Amino acid sequence: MKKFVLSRDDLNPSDYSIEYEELLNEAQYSAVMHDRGPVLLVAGAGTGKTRTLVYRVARLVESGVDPSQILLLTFTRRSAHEMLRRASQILDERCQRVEGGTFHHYCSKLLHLNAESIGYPENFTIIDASDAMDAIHLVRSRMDIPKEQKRFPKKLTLYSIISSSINKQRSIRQTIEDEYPQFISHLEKIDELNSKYQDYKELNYVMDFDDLLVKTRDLLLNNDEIRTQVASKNRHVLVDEYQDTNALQAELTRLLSSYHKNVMAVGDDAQSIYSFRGADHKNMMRFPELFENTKIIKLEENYRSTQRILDVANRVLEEAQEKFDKKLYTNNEQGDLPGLVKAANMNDQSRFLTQMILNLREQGSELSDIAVLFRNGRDSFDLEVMLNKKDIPYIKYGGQKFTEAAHVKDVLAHLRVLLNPKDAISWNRILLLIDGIGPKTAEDLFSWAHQNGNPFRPENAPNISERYLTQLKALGDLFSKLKQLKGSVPEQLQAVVDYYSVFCKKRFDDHPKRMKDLETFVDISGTYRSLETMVEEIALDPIEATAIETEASQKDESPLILSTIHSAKGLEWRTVFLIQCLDGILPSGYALDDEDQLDEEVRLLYVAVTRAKEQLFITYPALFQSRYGDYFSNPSRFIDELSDELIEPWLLVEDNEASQQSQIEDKKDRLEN
DNA sequence: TCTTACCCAGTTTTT
DNA sequence: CTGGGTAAGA
Repeated sequence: MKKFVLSRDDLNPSDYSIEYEELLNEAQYSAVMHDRGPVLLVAGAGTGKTRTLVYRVARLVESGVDPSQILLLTFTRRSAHEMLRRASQILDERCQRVEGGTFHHYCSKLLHLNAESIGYPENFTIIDASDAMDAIHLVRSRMDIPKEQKRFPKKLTLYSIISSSINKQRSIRQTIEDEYPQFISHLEKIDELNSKYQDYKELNYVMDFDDLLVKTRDLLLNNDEIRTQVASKNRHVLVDEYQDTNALQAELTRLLSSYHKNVMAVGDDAQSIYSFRGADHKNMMRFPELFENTKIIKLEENYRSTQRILDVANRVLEEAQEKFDKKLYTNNEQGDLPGLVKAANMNDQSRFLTQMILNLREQGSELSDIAVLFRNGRDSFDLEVMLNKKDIPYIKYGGQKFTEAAHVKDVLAHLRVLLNPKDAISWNRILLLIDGIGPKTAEDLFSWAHQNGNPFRPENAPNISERYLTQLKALGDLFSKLKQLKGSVPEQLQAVVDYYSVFCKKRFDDHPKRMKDLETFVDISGTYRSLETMVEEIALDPIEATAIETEASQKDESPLILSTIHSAKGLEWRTVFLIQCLDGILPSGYALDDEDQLDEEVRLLYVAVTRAKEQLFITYPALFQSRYGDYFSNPSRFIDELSDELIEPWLLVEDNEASQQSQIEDKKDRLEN
């Protein structure tokens, strides 16, 4: 028996209601009981990192720390909620009062509270990446960019350059030199555009995602009083998924914990998969440099997976050029050999999946114990069609979001100008819908609205052409109605949807589906406390596209999970299928000529594999079907060399009778449609 | 001068 | 399926 000397806390260990020592292993226990000062918790996949955080929250609350003085920063809002829910379960409801969310959420909250100090009004609007790109587009069109021989970067590229320079804390020049050398000749213009873009946002009281971090950093850095006030409130700061934080977030972590210096960063450098967002897994190893007297605790025993799954995971990690000094081990059972399934084509792959899933369900598995993972959002389209056909309920994480679809953004824009009349991006969007109004007229109308009184009566503007006068009146009427309906989000939303339906029909061929989406949106909008919270939460935490459909159909069975690997971070399922494991997809074709990026793709595969508890299947089609034609494809270079002892090859064979049957069904389906 | 219709190209991952 | 570019039409 090892002895562990506890430093005295507010509460004597023997007085705790939870038996931490029995419920945790030694390393977990020491993390949970850690008293003061910075800690770096290096936790491999499935080693109980979440469990440790949950118990630490409970332990802190139980020992008398005011829950509102604990800050739990996580990668998604979902995971913060889940952790606090679990902490509440093992202790009590007090844990729900812990301050939790993403860096962006927390920063947003601080900025709203201290808006005055940064020269913003309290009602500033948060714009998402696509709004930001619209703004950049607008700014660019106002500059005169000479039509040189060389192409000027597109708005997407410009946004990436600007965002990357911020998240990696480098100059625009450095960013272009490192990542976009082809645009170095445009450096001056890009610099100018960037500063105009920054001005534009301040002028219109909007902030993009990066501003939330930058402006909070600046607020805390430049304002001693506020920093002391904020940091002294954060008695304990816990940061999850630290391997995916960037330089800016590391600095924020330091500032936020600068008073009490009780900070615990938790992560696994082998699972760092967000470098495209400026994250640097080396951040983790730099933590002890940034925080003096850091205690390092390692969690090494895996409780999640069978040994055979871990064998594959360990082998995968060897593919990386940069070695990790870790090998996952477990005392769990050996388990079944993972399967490597080669399907003839994508359709067969989907058939295999649906049939396996139905089999598992028959054997008593919950659908929600099964996950299908993939590299890109679109890799599941074929499967989704088949799941729909077979009536298997699923929810998909990652890929296109519901609230990012054009029709939803259109509707939201009408509500956003209500909250922030200076939001030029939304005005632009609204006005461009109207027949006869293009970019120029929209801009003129907006600048009129800014200088003169009431932007909500756009028909009063001068020089209005007959072509769109009545339409502008209708818009004005909509705003009056919205103001009357103040306080009821669903009614306001319904009014916009009614107004918008005519535009929807004109703009989209698939308007019936889109209108149905919008009606569902109206239905669920009652869950938001106010228009302000709805608009803000949707920007920071967009609704998943399938969440709305699942809500609509109200299936009583908990759904199957489809997810991009990125969105599957931190989660686990009994059975995991990784589909489309092809060279050019995983690793992505974009990563092939860069060693660092290839390493990240290895880590991505590693994350996917380590999500599985009991069963793992990696599948790929031999024939890749694209719009330009079909061609034979190779399995991912990372799995191609795995030996049969590690992963068992599966062969799909047709049951002739059954295949005839399914052909008949296919025919029936076609006749019915 | 401004709008719109049409065509073509390219499509990672997310707060 | 969407963005961007072009050319014709108002």
